Amino acid sequence: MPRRTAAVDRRAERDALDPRIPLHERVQEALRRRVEEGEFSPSSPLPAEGELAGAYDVSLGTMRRALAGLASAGLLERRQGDGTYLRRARMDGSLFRFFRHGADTDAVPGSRIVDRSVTRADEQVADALGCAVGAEVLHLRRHRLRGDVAFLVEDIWLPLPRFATLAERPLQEFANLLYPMYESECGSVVASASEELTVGAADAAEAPVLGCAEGEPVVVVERRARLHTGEVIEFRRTRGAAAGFRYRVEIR
Amino acid sequence: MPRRTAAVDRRAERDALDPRIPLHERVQEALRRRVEEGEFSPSSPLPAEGELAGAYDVSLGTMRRALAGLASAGLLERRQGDGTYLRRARMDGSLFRFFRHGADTDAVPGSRIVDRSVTRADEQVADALGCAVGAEVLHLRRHRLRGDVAFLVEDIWLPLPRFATLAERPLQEFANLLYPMYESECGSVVASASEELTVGAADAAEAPVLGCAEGEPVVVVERRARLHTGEVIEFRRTRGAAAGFRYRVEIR
DNA sequence: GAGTGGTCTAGACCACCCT
DNA sequence: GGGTGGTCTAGACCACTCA
Repeated sequence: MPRRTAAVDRRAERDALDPRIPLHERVQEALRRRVEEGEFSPSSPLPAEGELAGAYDVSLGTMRRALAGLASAGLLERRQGDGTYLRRARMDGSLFRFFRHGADTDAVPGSRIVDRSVTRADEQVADALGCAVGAEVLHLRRHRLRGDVAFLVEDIWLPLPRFATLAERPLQEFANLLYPMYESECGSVVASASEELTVGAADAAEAPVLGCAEGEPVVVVERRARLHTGEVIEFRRTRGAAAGFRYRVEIR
Repeated sequence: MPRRTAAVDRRAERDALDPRIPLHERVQEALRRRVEEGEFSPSSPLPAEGELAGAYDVSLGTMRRALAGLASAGLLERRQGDGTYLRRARMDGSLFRFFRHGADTDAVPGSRIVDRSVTRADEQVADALGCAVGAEVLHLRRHRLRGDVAFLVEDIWLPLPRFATLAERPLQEFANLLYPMYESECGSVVASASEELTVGAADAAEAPVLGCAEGEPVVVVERRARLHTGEVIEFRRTRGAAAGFRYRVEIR
């Protein structure tokens, strides 16, 4: 006997939202919540658009519009003839692209975690992560490498308990890129980020690592990485010698 | 007698494109070409969607989809109850926002043009503007001011003859923001830009203007501003003392 | 009030992927 | 062949803007 999905009635979820906003947006929001609760996975498709349309009691066109919106927001991925899937993070994206330093290569630098600890958020970290001052956070310090030579020092703060599994995991198992790990280990997909650049001076501790003298100018990049919801889940501060530093941005 | 737009038949433009690509994309491309040829202006609306649908002999839904695509690509702007317009550069937008320097204000700095001349493009300018080395270009040098104090020095190169009117115009008539002038005086709408940041050292000439000592670190921002077509119409190099410099980017 | 874009529906047909 | 998403159409009604 063929498996048959019961025609669940989801009008209630749809109607829980402000009726003044368009129907396709309400449906989109209802679906978004299910996505964010982890109801779907990237490996098996969501119900077909027709079935979803029935469950939410909207026309196919309206459901298609809602799904298209979620797809263009990067939450879903649709494949003709196959199905609609939860989107996995795209490691090729602009989030990783525009760090160029010295040599004219776009290669992702290597990395080495030199410290990991659970600490308490100071004022700046708490402000960035939106948690209380003194809340427990996971702190990582990494060196980014070109070949075997470090040229960037990164401090990364992650809220707990969201990232608790990363506090336990053997350091050797940390990948070069962290965002895919955030997704696979902690179910947290980075959707957007903002960065702020300033120029400071190398302190005595970092100068040898960065290959410059104490007091020489360093570029400081502070990044806040966010979920689709806007919640900040990573605060990262990267420091590198200003000489040879190059940062590129595309503005639209 | 009320003005009536003749129902021009534009099926030919639409059918000039590869019939294997979807109709709404072909229509979009046909419209895009008209936009790029300057047929429309930001101050008067395009024909109504229904009229366009008739001209291209497609359904309203298909035309709506084409227009929505051009709108989300940033080429057009649609206002309910009003009309569809060519999008003007958004002076509020990211193009102008993220220069923060010292004081925590987002106010647009004042400016004073201290030099204007017609010169020949050196290698870097020619490369940026996509013209020949030695081609005539218009060069402007500006000081950007907070209050009455300069804190940024800008060199701007513009291709000729596109910007010929700016070579004649009295300097007093130059506005604080140049992009609206590019649009109104030269019919050139800036649609996108890319910037590249590096750190250098103040030379003897600029140090007094920037309020720092010779050899102190300065931030250098090189910007290429482009039309919708991608053609670069401005190359700009801005220098400012690194101390107190802050540059912010939003990444999606 | 006339005209614009925005929403929503209903249904036909096509292209693609699987087994 | 059966099911998926993609395209396209046709038309009703609503919300907004402007004169």
